Amino acid sequence: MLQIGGAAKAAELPVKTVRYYDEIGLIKANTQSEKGYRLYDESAVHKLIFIRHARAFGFSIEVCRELLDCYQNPARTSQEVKAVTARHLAQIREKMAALQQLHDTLTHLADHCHGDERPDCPIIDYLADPDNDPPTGVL
Amino acid sequence: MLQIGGAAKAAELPVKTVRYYDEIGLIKANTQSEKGYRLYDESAVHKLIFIRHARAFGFSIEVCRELLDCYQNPARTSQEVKAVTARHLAQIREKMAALQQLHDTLTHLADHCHGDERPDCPIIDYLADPDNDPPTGVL
DNA sequence: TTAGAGTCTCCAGTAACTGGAAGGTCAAGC
DNA sequence: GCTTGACCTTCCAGTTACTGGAGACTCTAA
Repeated sequence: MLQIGGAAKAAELPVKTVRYYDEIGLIKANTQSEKGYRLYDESAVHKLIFIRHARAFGFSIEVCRELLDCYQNPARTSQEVKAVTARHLAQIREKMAALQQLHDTLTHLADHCHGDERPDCPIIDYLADPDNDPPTGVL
Repeated sequence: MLQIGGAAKAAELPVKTVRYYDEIGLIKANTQSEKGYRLYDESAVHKLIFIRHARAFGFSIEVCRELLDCYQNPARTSQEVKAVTARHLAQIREKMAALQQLHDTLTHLADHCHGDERPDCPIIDYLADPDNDPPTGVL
């Protein structure tokens, strides 16, 4: 059994994060030592790693809960996992498209900005013009 | 002079947001009516629109402050604006690259997932494998 | 006079942590 | 036996940019 520091190290996560995951019930410590220390066994460490990976892919904590369920439940179907992933992929694609829009518009504007001592600037002009309607959906 | 509702409507922003911008000192109301109502003139409305546009491009509030300075200061140089924009563009490109990585890896995994009743799933397997190191930098 | 719409301030919540304070625990070294 | 340092604990606050709601005031129109 590892204390939180050992588990965090093994999972390559900050101690604070591991404690946070325990707090929100995502990955509970197996037991408490008699002095109230959190203790983690190997399978808990594996779960921590699993979550670190899932988070790195941008899955939200709530979705991570679902994925963890799938991971732990031997009766899970690959269908569910694929569906979750597909939804996430769709969001990623949306975000990428929005960023691309932003990028293109902004690049276009920046290309036409002299970038010198003079004050006139197409970027500012664009932002100031009430008639413009910049690309949406960045968040 | 418009009350906050009128200004918000003219700038196409929620009233709450306009009040928030006043609170944080981004765009102060011109005056208060004797009853304590915020009052906005046309130039304040223009600033609100300016900020709405800048925010739509993903500029943070703090960067918006700088851009607003540039907008209001006739002695500004286009250099500064271009620099701010270039930094932002770099961040956008970074994020796009990270998302692309994510997308590709996840797509690859999803393609190899049967998505049927069986439990085995390369996505779960990937997430569970401690040796994997998923793409970084989503946030 | 009363209903409705608009405004005010203040407080809490969002997502997923992160930082810090104040304090308990443990092993090693003197 | 005592201290030092590295652990661990809980609790509270801050991050970003709002958003929602409560409770109270103001104004206009019927």
